Order: sequence, then C-alpha cells, then structure tokens
Amino acid sequence: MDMTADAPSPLPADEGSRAAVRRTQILDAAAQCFRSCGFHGASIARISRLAGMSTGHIYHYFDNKEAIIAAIVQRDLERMVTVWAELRASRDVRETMIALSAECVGDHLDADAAKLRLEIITEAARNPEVARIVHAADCCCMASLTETLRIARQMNGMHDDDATLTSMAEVLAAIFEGLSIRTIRNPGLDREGLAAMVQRVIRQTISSPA
Amino acid sequence: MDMTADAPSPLPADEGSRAAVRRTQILDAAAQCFRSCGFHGASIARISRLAGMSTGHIYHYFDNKEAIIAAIVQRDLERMVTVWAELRASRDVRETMIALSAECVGDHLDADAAKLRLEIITEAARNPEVARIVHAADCCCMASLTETLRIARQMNGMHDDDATLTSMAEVLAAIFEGLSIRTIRNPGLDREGLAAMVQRVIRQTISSPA
DNA sequence: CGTTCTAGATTGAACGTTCATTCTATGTTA
DNA sequence: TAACATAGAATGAACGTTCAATCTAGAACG
Repeated sequence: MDMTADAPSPLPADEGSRAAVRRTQILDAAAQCFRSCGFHGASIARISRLAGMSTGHIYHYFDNKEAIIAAIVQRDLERMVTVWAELRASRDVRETMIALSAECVGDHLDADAAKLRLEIITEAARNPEVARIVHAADCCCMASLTETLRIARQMNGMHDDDATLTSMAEVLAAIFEGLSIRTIRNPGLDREGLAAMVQRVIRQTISSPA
Repeated sequence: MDMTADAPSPLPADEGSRAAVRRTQILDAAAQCFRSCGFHGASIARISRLAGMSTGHIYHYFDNKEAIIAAIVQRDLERMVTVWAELRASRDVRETMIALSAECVGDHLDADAAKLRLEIITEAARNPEVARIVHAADCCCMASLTETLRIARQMNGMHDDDATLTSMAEVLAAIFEGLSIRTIRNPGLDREGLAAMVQRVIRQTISSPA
C-alpha cells in the first residue's frame, strides 16, 4: 500500500495537457456565461453545454462552482499582473508607459472585457475569498505602477514621497478602471476622443509639479 | 365599469403615504440585501424578513423581483441626477464644482454606496431594461457635466468644441466612478491623500489649455 | 496479431434544496 | 360589511451536486 506513494504525479505529461485543455475549455465557456448571465445567473448546465461536455464531467476538473469562479478571477488577474510587470521591467519607462496606456484604454473600453472585470469586482465586494485574490493581485499591480511613476517623475527632476506616488497611482488606476464603467453606462461614447483625452490627462498628471 | 376611469389614483393621500412607507421599507431592505448578496443572490425571503413582513406581502407592492431591482436602480440614479442638476444651476460654478467634487469623492469611496453602484452597473451590463434606465440617467448627468465644464473653461478664456468637452466629461466621470472600484480592490487606501490628488488632477484638467 | 484487462473520460438521470411566485385564510379598518 | 393589509403554507421550476453506468484507448499477455 505504501509502495506507490513515491510517485508525485501519476499522469504522464501527455495526459496532463489533455486535462489542461479541458480545463481551459471549461473556463472559456464559463467566462462567456458569466459575462452574459453573471456569476450566479450562469448555471452549470449552460456552462457545460457551451463547453461541449456533460454537467457531471465539469466536476472532474473543478470541485464546485466557486472553484470555477476563483479560477476565472485568477486567470484574468494574472494577465494584468504580467502587463504591469513588463512595464516596470522595460528600459524606456516613459515610452512604454504611453504605449501601454493606449492599449490599456482600449482594453478597458472593450465591452466584453469590461463586463467580466465588473463581474469580478462586484463579486469581490461580497465574496471574501474572491476579495482576497483580487486584493493580492492589486497589490502587485499598484506596487509596479507606483515604482514606475517614481522613475518617470525622477526623469523629470521631481522627487515625491511615497504617499504622493501611491495616491497618484490610485487616481491613474481609477481612470482606467472607470472607463469600464463608462463603456457600460454609455456604450456609444467616442472611443478615440476619449483615448486622446485620457492620454492628455495622464501626461499632465505625470509631468506637473507636486 | 367606465365610471371609475377618471380617477387617476384611487387611493387617498393617507393610504398613499402608508403604501409609500411600505415601499420604502422594502426598497431599503432590498438595497441592503443586494449589497451583501447581489441582485440574484438575494432572495425574496431574506428581503421580506429584513423589511419585517411576509414574503407574499412583497408582491402587493412590486410585481416581481425585477421590479424591485428597477426601482432600486431608479431611486439611486435620481439622486445622482439631482446632484448634477444642482451643480449646473448654481451661480458660482467653479466653487460649487470644487465643493461637489470633494463630496463626490467621498461618496464614491464609501464602501456601501460603491457596492450598490457596482451591483447596478454589473446588472446593466446584462439586463437591457436596467441598461436603458442607467443610460437615460447617465445622459442627464453627462449633459449637465459637459455644460458645466463649458462654463468653467469659458471663465478661464478657453473655448472648446463639443467633442473635447464631452471627452473631458467622460474622463472626469471615469475618475469618480473608478474610485468605487478602487475602494473594493484596495479597501485600505488613503482616502484623504486620494481625495487631494483627485482634486489636483481635476483642477489641472479643467484649467489647462486644449 | 488478436484478445483481455484496466483505468480514466464521459454521460445523463436522480436527489435534495432553494427560489420566485401564487393562493388561501385571517386580521384590521372605515 | 366591504375593502384592504398581512401572513404563511403550497407549488412548480431550476439549480448545484452526486452517482452508477458506459465508453474508449492503450497496456499486458498469449
């Protein structure tokens, strides 16, 4: 009975990837359902239908619906953390920042992405486990953004204390994340004009003295 | 059968107010439940318990759960429309704007208010009827804000075209609404520092040339 | 090469629960 | 008594989850 205990993962890499594919299939289907019905409005039946498998089979890959939600949240946030880490690692911070901000505006104005993001935030407002995941990811992103701001402003000869930089980062984050709300409230907004105005506000904020 | 058709509201004022009290009771209870469980997670049983009445009795005042949601959304947005209308009507626009912005920052950073607002936006992202209500209210607010910006900037000798003013209003709205997301993602943020930074960014945006 | 064995993948029906809504009965007031 | 306020049980649908059964593909073996 003890003899098999040594093998850490009984599955060969081949079958591991098979399972990974299935997991991705489920998460993609779930994300789409969550977007259109919300975390609690989307049923396992609907998710499984969209994923092309039976309801029961979902439970071979996730313990329960909560676990699917957590995985969706994790996957979405990992992408965000990566983007901000890349920014911080880049050599020409200012150029990268401008380029990234354009991309970031577009991303936050995309209706589908905005829906899922809002679904996640709203769930974080009532589900402590989701709140924990969201907050942990946010700490990473905001630390990156704050340090990036420090470098960018030092290049302009300005030296701010931590509190100022932190608040500045919060406002910039608020602008981006607020765009997701705007695109829901007012779907017909002028995307290009808005993107230009966001860049203008950001540029001013970064380059103006304290 | 035709004879009673003339009376627009068959209830005397007294009973109308009694019913109004009950309606408010239900809406208050519902708002609290929606905050902690979400629109779909909150059950009629829980709402009725908190409102101090039976489940069945709820249906004397609202056709169904959807109607309660719509009423909550309507009530929340009416307050917002009123605030912006007041701003536009005030004589010293700039002073009022600064004062209002402080109040507005505080309001959007309040966790309870933020939760309900996010719940509403998220519901608007998937429920067309709620989206309609939200969008209608937003049009009022944004029209007010745009005209207010026009006046404020003309006082500084700047004349912008409509597109510029509209985009500027969108960014300002995004900042405020984004704060509600920030307070969820990062509950421990420095409220006072953030409020000061928001005012600084707004002031710069309003007073800088196009 | 053909057969048997086996373990994981997959299914769909069944279960118990919870929900929104309806219905019926009982107070309450004017 | 007529009309309204209120309660709480009844209803049927939908949901998350479980489970026993079937399928599939490859390993073991002769």
